[in-house]
Amino acid sequence: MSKQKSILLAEDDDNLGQLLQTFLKAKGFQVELARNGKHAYERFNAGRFDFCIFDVMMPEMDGFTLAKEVRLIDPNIPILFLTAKNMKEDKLEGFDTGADDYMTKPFVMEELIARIHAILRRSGGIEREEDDIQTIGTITYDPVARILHLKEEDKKLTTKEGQLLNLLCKNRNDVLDRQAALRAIWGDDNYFNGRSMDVYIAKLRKLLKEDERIEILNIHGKGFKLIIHE
Amino acid sequence: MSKQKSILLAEDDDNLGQLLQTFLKAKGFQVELARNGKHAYERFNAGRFDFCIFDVMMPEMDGFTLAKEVRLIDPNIPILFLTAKNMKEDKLEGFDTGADDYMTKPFVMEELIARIHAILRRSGGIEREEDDIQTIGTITYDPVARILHLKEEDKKLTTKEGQLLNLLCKNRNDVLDRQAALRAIWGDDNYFNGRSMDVYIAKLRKLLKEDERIEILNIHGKGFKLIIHE
DNA sequence: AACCGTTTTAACATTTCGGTTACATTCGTT
DNA sequence: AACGAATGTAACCGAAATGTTAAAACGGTT
Repeated sequence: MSKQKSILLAEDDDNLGQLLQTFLKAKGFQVELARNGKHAYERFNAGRFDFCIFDVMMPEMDGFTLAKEVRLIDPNIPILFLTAKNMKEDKLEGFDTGADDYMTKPFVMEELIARIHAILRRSGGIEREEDDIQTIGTITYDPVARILHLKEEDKKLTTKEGQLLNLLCKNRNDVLDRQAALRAIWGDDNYFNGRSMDVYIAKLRKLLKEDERIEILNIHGKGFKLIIHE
Repeated sequence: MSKQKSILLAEDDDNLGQLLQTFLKAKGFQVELARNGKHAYERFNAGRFDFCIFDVMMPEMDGFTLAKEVRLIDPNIPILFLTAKNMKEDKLEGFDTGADDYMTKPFVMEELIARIHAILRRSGGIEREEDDIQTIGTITYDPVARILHLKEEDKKLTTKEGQLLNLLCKNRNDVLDRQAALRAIWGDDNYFNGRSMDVYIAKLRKLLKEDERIEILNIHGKGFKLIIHE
């Protein structure tokens, strides 16, 4: 049987939020509810989610902006928008920031479930065959236990090392945006945290240089990119 | 003949609870009944159980949360959920938190018994060959009598020493969560109890260092892990 | 009260982690 | 080439977690 999926739900309307949460839980999902975009962003960085449902109109940070931020962290996570407005233009902007689907309120719960399952089937089928364990060349990384399985020994990573490697893996072969990574891990992208991250990049490079083909390269002014040479 | 099995039953409906308890007792089980999740958790930590039956909907602490907590203490104990809702999706969440089975109310008592026996046969067959006596390298530990059988002498452990060693054994090769262990043994995971636990870890290390291959290692910020090197 | 085993508290050593500093190198721009 | 900004990296530092031993407090018994 497949593993239970975890959903991040961002909805500022408390009534609808609670209702959705209860309903989704009853349908077998694990659900975390955030009251606004900022809170949702924090939860996203703290947790581990398979799916996002964002209301478009929210205080602090609207759904689209939130989606843009989230996609900088994990470019592949499925996102579904809830919008009260039924203008067609909404659809455009939503899909442009990488929406996988959207629904206009009010909607039928059953339809929501159907769409979630459809998207999960789609994205689950091609991309993330297995959710967790990352294969980096000959090295293997377990982000849950935060253990790096090297040739000889298993190296236990510290929290920060693990978080950073995790982001790099999610953005494998793609640039991990510097500011986004800092906001995700350190909560603030000031200069000093940046230097700190550089130090951790150095640490990871040292750990990963066991396999020659692995490289964390720097994109000047943009961020870092994890690549595995074939 | 095999030993009498002990069941922890968590059910907030007093009628059903009493009924189940009587019935299970008549079927040869030893049954402890808890009226809510919190109470059940306390009973679980105080006693010694072979099997858990948790109602899903309970005040104070729901069945799933309870199961999650319990599994932090004993990752292998069989759990069966009782749920009033008969949605198929419930099954998913239950199984993910480690349910071995579930039943939707109302149900036939005989079927419950059948399932319990099936699970006990299953889990008893592979995992815990014999329920009680733990083998730690060349050392043997009897958690009921709280006696550690060393090379030369038999050492009677104190309550706390025994409880802690017990948790470590149950989570052998796996991290025993620090907070969970504190809640289970001390009832409260404050700083001072934590220090107290560290003292007991030191004591156990001293006792167990008779066998070189035994190691209680610390996972910084997480907890402790008992491993036996091959 | 004196005793005894258990548990907690205190005290001090050690380890781990994350952040900072300092200095070298590289990059982009001119 | 020359300059400042961004990055690479080793070394250092302070705080928090843990390791360990000894003393104090506790609880039950005689």
